[in-house]
Amino acid sequence: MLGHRKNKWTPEEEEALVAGIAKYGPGKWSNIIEDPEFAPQLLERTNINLKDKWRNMKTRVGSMEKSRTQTIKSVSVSFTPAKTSPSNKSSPSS
Amino acid sequence: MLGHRKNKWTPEEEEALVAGIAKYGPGKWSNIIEDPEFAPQLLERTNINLKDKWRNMKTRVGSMEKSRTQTIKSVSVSFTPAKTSPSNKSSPSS
DNA sequence: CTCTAGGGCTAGGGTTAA
DNA sequence: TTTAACCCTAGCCCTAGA
Repeated sequence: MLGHRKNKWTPEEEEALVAGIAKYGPGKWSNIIEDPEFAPQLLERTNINLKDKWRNMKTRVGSMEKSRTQTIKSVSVSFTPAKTSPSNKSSPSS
Repeated sequence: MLGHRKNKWTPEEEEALVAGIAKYGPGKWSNIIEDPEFAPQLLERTNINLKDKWRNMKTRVGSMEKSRTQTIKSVSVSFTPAKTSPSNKSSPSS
């Protein structure tokens, strides 16, 4: 029955999310949760959860910065799309 | 900017799509967008877009109809493959 | 190669719970 | 009431198969 309340985000999860965004860029939620570097911290999260959390984090930073119990205050994601990325999915023309 | 991510369908586009399906039958997406009768209204759409939109419209009607701006409520496409007499069976049983 | 069918994904609005 | 967390769905992309 009520095995479904709310699952609050922990600082570890938030950090994993931010680190994932820094690596893949924002919007690559499935990429992040499947990365073995972040997956362990985000086992209980879906790509939708990541998207929603990021939306909340951005809203918070853009409004106020109480920096009281703030774990992460700077959410600036540099995200440098390295050209050395091995992810090449070009299909050879027939 | 990678362009606008979402391009909402207008009532004119939806009508053109439905009319196209009524004429060629569902699944003939390329046929529809190339028809001079519907092309003007579907200039910004691809055959894939038509397919996806039709999928959404079908799902919607089969579940609920609480749309505010309900432009098209009946998406039943009779589609009579006969090249002659357009047998329009508007009779809802009995 | 072209086209369609279907799965997968994200963005944004809406809803719920605290 | 406010709001973090969660849900729903329109629209797009990717790929396999015909």
